[in-house]
Amino acid sequence: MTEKHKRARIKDVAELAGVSNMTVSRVLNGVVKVSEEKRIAVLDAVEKLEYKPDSSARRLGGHKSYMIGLLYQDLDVSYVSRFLLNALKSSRDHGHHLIPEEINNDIDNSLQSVINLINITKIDGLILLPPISDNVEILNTLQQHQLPFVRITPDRYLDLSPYISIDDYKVGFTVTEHLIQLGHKKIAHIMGDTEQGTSHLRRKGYEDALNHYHVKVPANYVAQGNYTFDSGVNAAKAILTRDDKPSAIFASNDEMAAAVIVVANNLGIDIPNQLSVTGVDDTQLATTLSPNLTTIRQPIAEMAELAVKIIASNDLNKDSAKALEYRNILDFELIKRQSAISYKMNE
Amino acid sequence: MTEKHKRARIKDVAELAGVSNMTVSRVLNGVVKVSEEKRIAVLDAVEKLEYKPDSSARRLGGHKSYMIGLLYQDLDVSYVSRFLLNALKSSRDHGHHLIPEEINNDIDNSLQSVINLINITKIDGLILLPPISDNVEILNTLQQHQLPFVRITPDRYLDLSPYISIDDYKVGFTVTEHLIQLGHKKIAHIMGDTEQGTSHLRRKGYEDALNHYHVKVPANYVAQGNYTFDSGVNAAKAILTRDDKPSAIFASNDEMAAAVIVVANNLGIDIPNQLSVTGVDDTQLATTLSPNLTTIRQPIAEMAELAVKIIASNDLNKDSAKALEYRNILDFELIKRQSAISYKMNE
DNA sequence: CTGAAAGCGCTTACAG
DNA sequence: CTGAAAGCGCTTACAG
Repeated sequence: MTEKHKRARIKDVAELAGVSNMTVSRVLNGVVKVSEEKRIAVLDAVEKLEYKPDSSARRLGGHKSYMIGLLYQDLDVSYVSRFLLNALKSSRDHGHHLIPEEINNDIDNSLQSVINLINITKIDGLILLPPISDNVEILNTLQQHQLPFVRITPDRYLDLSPYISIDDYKVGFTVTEHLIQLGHKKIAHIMGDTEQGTSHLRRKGYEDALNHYHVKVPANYVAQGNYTFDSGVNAAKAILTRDDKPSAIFASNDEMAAAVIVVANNLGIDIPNQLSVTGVDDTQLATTLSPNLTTIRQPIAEMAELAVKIIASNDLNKDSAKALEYRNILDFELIKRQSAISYKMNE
Repeated sequence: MTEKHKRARIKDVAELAGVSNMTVSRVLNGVVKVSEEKRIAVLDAVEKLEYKPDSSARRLGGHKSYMIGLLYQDLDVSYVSRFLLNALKSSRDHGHHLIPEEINNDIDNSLQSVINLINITKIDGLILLPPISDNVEILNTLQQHQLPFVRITPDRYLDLSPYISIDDYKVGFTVTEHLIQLGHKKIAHIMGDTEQGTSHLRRKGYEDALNHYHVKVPANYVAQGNYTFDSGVNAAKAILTRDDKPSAIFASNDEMAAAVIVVANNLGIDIPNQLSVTGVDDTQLATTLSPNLTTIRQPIAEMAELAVKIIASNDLNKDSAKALEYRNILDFELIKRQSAISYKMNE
């Protein structure tokens, strides 16, 4: 077939399958029952013709909007912009449009824009990025409006809605295990914000890995941070000015790991030769500073794709009981770079 | 009016204005002449009813796609994600959809996706972010397909298309002038990639500001960088190990300014008390590291909005001669933070 | 379970 | 310069 084919229409599919347009529409939307025989004929025709429904026509003809809202807080977090981009792509693949909306400290105003999204734009559903995933005001509003939503790495209220997450306990365990396997014994931890469950899970993973491998660390080897660079500076100073300095530090995110690098530099501690450091998130910082950070990468593309798919599938509307089936714990990846290396005997 | 109004339709506007749907459509699309009298009646009705054409219906009925492509290279540059978000918002306001597409080193593949955007998605036009703005292969392809496009801060071929830019010469001048006004005399410069015109313009601005204020700096007070953090480290080392150390360094972007901070820390040079540093771009780094960077902020929101408006207006198709009227040089802003302060006599 | 008709809200193409 | 009709590609609502 060298001639250029125009995009197939529902009519072309119907003719090829020997059914009416309506039957094609019903098969594709999957709400009403269609005889198995015709179903298969339609699906075959769809595949043969590479048919994709025109989303403008769908929107115009029906009651669904084919729009998905995305609530985020801070775009400058690289996690957010990457999620956004992947969600944009997935939305396009599913014939939907994505509408990003920033939620900021002006909660009344933010709430209003969410309500507008629901009432005026008539979005079909929402995706919530952390820390919005745990924002009580937002969650209440969505429940009142009975709008389907998917939360990304929520900390709390896990029964409230479908969510997509990684296993933060395992993150802590994996990173710590990696350091142990590199030969480190004196492994300190900089913990994240105590308000977030994630912080505690990572810390627990850290502690359990130490126990599992029978590694004993000095008392008070965990410093408190809150995920900001500045908090990392203070935590790093506290740990690195101790007499029993660690040979490795597992920071609960990249910002705080970056702070460790800067503080160590100032103290004349060579990274990675005298001190290994690891972060979590694989942000831009991880590859900007030197040495590049060993860190954890979340499967952002996969998370975005799944979130869009859940909303686009419309299953949440068809059968609200299904909502709770959508609890997804995805795998993460340990990215080994230059900031963490084998322990060297210095004495 | 407490009752809820449904969104106005073209029919409502037509009735209120006492004309046919077609006349409304023509006024709004502005391609065909309509009598002044009716034009005004229509515009009044549009305003009164807050009418906004339904973009799905437009897409379905007509030949335009109301889609705009956005070509970018590296999403992790905060400039890019912010531009993306603002462009997304503006597109929505103009009833268009934005389709971001990454252009990477696999140029054949990237070119193919641009061609698909043109042939399959049938986008109405494109926005090019730097450094794609100067990518010869992309530019050639777009010209061959005769697709309208707007470039953001291009370096070269300024007659090729509409573009939106800031005055990089003035950036260099402004930053340098600021340092001079703070009392600095020994002001060094870390220049960006020599391949980019921007780097030379900023350097020229730096030199002219020095001349203008009769400030004489030591010879070879410009170090070469290429806009990466690592290049900044080398440049900073070269400058800060000289006998005639500067009291201020104007780095051509934030990454290199951040490198100056790190190097200075290592050398025991206190910033800002012993050394002032400035960057350009106002990236996330500018507010992550301490002290926060004095830097230049580009009017990204305004740029994005304008770019979308130019494509959405369709003027470029109506009258290609108009293309060259769209050369926009927008104002930037000097963001004063803690990394650059008044010169203190130390002796 | 299946289909023919009508309609969504615009624009195009045709007339005048 | 202006309008009535037809059509874009779907879905809804009605029938059977």
